[in-house]
Amino acid sequence: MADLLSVAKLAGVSRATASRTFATPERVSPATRRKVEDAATQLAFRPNKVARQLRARATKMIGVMVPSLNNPVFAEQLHAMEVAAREAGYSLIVTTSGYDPSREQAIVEEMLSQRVDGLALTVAVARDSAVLTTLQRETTPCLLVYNPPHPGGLPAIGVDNRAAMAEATRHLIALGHRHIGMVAGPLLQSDRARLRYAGYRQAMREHGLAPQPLIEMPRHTQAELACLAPALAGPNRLTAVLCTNDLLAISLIGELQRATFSVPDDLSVMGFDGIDLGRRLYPSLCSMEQPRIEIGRAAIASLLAMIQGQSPPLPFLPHALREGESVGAPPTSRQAPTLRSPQRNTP
Amino acid sequence: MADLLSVAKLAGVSRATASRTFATPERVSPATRRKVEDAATQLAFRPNKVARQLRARATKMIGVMVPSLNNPVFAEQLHAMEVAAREAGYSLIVTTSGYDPSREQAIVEEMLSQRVDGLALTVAVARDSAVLTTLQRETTPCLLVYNPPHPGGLPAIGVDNRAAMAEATRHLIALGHRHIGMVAGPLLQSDRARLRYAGYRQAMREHGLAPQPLIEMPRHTQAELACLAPALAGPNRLTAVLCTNDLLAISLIGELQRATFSVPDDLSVMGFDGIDLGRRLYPSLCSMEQPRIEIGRAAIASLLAMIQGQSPPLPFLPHALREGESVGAPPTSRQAPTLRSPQRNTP
DNA sequence: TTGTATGCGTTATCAA
DNA sequence: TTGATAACGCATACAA
Repeated sequence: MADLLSVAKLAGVSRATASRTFATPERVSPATRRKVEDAATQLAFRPNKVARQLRARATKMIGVMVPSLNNPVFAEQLHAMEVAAREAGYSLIVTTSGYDPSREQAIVEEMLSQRVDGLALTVAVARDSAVLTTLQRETTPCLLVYNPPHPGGLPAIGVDNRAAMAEATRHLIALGHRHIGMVAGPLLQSDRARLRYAGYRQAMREHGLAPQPLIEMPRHTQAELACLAPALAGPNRLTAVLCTNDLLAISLIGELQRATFSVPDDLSVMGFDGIDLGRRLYPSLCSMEQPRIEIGRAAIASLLAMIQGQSPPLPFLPHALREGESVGAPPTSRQAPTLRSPQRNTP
Repeated sequence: MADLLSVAKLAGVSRATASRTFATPERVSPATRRKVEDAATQLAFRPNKVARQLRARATKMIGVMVPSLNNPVFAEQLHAMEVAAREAGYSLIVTTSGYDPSREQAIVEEMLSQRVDGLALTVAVARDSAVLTTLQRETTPCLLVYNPPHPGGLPAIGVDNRAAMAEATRHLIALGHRHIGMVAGPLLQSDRARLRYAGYRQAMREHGLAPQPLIEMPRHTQAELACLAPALAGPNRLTAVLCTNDLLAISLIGELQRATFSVPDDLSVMGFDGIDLGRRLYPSLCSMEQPRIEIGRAAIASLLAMIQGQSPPLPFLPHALREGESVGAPPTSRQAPTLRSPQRNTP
């Protein structure tokens, strides 16, 4: 690919003049500007960003790391980030960590080596992540996305997970539910999930209700009815469950319906995240919505500010309760409906 | 951040030796190697990829452009691409085009300027995309993903959309359906959607059935029941519909159910793409699955081969019919069920 | 307004 | 085995 020097030669000017034609056109006489531009198009010249980055000691690139792109929460947030970054003239290097701390470490290392101007990371657990120590002796601005902030830790942007889940729980309580459970992926792998469970317990206790032990599913985004079945029987059976994320809630609803359970008549199911798809389903998914678009946008804006040397304020972004048909009043009869073993249509 | 020269100084060697310590350790004596390594850790040295990229005239970066990340088809494929690329030591620059041809053009231009080693693009319409002309006079390897191949055009990877939709149609016909419609987003914006419509018509005619005019929805991934309602009334009302993508199918099912329609008893609904979520729902979504993971992986592998100067074969990847509860035999009675206006739970 | 010269951090070539 | 040096392509300080 043609370089600046060949353009300059063809135009009959020096490299410096050719460079200025693109960087600061107003400092070049119209006549020579034309000559250079002509030469450039003739040679299909395309400035080499790598050289520019080396020279400028800045890449106009932001490194993004998310746990997965198979969860729409991250995909939708990333989409918003990409649009915002592009508007500001920045590109995104995108990586996935699979919630694996050692991969998190390697990825950050690599992005620093690439000299990204900033990092937007979503890690499994912010407090004891290995990347923290790496980053705290670096000058590259770094922002945690979705992770909760910690005193003395990295700046973080997202909702107040604890308060949000507490609010979700209160919503169910206000509808009359007393036996409310919480369903999560394995091990409360992420710090957000832990905070959400804490918020749930807090709201339960506030109302003199007994927080239930966590109902753990073997997978993060896929419900196993068998894990929930015990809690749906007996006199104290649950009338509502909160899920740590929407995909889990949606798949749980599917499993319940397949077992001839009715949602919300037999069991109310509430999600967390507020992914778009939830509104399209029937019953539509009641969920505590995280403003994913806003989070993505604000993350980029804040990161750009940090790159400029500022310390932007990073308040919690507002969560919002989204009503949905998957949640209703508790059933009046205390008799448990029959839970059949799921029947699948796929042979 | 420390550079090679400071490491060399601290270790008491030349820049060249320091460089070799990392590039070709076997060509450095163990003693000096140790010294350099110690100096490197002491200074927290991290090689500057930008400089390396400039020098090597190769970036080990691949530029990826997708229409959107809000559709799981692209997000899931991107996830697979990221994993595959990382394994091969490549990074991904990710951009979204929003199906906008002018943005497509600008994005490709920018990535070429960044000197990515290869491009993986999903464009709206491959044949008359402006990027084609740009790219065909470039040497940077480029691969179209999901777009159909064209003679003399860019290499492309994906399924045979026409054959796949024909097969989907035949599936419905085999179940006894005779009045089958097709639902799509606005304007058949993408070349894939057009091919799918062609496949549908072909299969219909093969069986002596009349292809129906396309039912266009105002949005790509969100169904409006009003657009479909006319086709659900009268003696020749549809008993099954094919949707150009899964999100459209899912939202259509939701709308139908909300209007007290039963799927599949009153209307069978089939999707296209086979996103993971479809299997979790009840009724589970019957869909023609594109092997998104495999497409992502193969795209990277093929692109790497192209970067090596090879011309890998690019056959269609196999699509697969995924059975699901959203499709069944046509209703026996020809009387149309009542279609109520949708009732939402959200005030 | 234009040109000259230098450096960004690395690696490869060539000598020693 | 090691060192000196040039070059990757660009942008800027300085001089003209």
